[in-house]
Amino acid sequence: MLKIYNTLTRKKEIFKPKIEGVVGMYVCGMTVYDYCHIGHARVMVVFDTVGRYIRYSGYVLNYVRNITDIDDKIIQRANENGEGYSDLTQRFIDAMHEDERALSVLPPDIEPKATESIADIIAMISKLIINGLAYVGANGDVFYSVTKFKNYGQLSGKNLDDLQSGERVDIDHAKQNPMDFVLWKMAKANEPAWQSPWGLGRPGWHIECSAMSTCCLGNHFDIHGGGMDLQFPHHENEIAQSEGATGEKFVNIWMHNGFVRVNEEKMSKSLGNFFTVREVLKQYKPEIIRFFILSSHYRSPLNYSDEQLNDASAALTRLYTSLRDCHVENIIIDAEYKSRFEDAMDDDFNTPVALSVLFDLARELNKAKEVDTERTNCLSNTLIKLAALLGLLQDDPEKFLKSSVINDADFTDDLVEQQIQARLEAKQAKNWQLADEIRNVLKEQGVILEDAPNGLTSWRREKI
RNA sequence: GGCUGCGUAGCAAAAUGGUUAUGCAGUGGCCUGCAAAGCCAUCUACGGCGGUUCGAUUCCGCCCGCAGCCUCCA
Repeated sequence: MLKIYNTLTRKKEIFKPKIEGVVGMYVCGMTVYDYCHIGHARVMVVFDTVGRYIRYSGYVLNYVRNITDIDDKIIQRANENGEGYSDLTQRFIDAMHEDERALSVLPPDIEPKATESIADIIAMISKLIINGLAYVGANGDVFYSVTKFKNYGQLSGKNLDDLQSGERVDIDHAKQNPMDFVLWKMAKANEPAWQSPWGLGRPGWHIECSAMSTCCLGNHFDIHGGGMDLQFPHHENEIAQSEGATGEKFVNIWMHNGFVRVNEEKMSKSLGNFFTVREVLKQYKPEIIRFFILSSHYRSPLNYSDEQLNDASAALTRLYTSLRDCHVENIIIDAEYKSRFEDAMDDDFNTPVALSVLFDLARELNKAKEVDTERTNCLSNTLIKLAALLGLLQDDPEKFLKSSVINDADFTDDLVEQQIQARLEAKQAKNWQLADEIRNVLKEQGVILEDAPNGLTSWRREKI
């Protein structure tokens, strides 16, 4: 029985989709004016894992993740680069998809773009004006009137009085209330713009998600996710917009993932302390990044450091090592490990516990290897099948263990094999000194040798 | 200031009102020509002070420390 923590109620709730057997999930995706950083990777990996498990649990999932491809920063960046905004966004959309594939993130079912949803956005704004929740301000922009929406603040636990006393934004005199937010923004000269009943302009940031989510999944759907920082004001405003426009409840469960931190501080573009996915991929194999992300619970903070990535690397190596020389053809899955794994995932996607089940499995597998072929097949199959739900261990073990992110053209696999052969000959001649020297030379190149009892030598690459 | 949340062994990270988390690292052993890998054993814990309880790391209160949101941010 799947339980999910709902930010709206601040409790774990038994998951029950609106329509039996069918789940609609919307996740706020990227604003595409730069490369994805590890914080973005966390959103992608976390909700990919959520999606995989929901499907595994027997639901038909409709997973929507949007792309914000028009906003102030995009316009600004495109101007700085002297390129068209759509050229800019297309480049970073392509880059995002590359990063996503590297991290074994399955593509969402629908990936709507703001610029392709303008008609829906305009329709929703018109509805809000008709319903008396929105108005045209003194500067021509259309604003949402937050005081007209009775439950404003329900998601973030804020109330309007507190917000106003702590107000840090410059008063915009076009607004009736400082907390009002923009739905439609009038275009300045040479800005990308669309025709609307209020003139040439572009959508505000929050309205696109309301329009795209209800458009793809209906007025009322099951799960809406995103980073913690979107809780307020973005998701709060989405509720106000969608419920204000449709008159229906918007979302049943709100899921928010915690931040990636660097030195106990949030990783963010504005702080400039971010590492892009492609930078990190130069140092670590993609699956290590995925493992690292899943090694803490999705709502907890995740501290980014080399030490943590190296730990993830060692841990993943242990799992792959246990799968070495296992022939997975058996379709039987061990019921007890399966059930322990499911219990962990059912408990609000507790991936650290789910991973610990995999390690217990690996230990038993290591023990079974030399003694019980049938059990070995069963356990290795179980390990691979359960790990697949986390998007892990789907590579060939030898391939994973022998691979390296550092492309050393001089130190090929063939050369390693040759050296191993030379060492075997030295060993046969009981020339231990030469054998050890060859092993040390290889070690300096990051190649670790392991002599098996049957006289064969296996090897793997380790980060130097 | 308002509102969230967190504080677990050397590091990372979970669960739990009384019994082994797990991974890395350490120590001892088995294995090995020696290693590595693996296996077995083992040492390090629950921020502080009170309260509830037969019993609290786990529930409650206060304090201290940290992070986040309140402004664009995943």
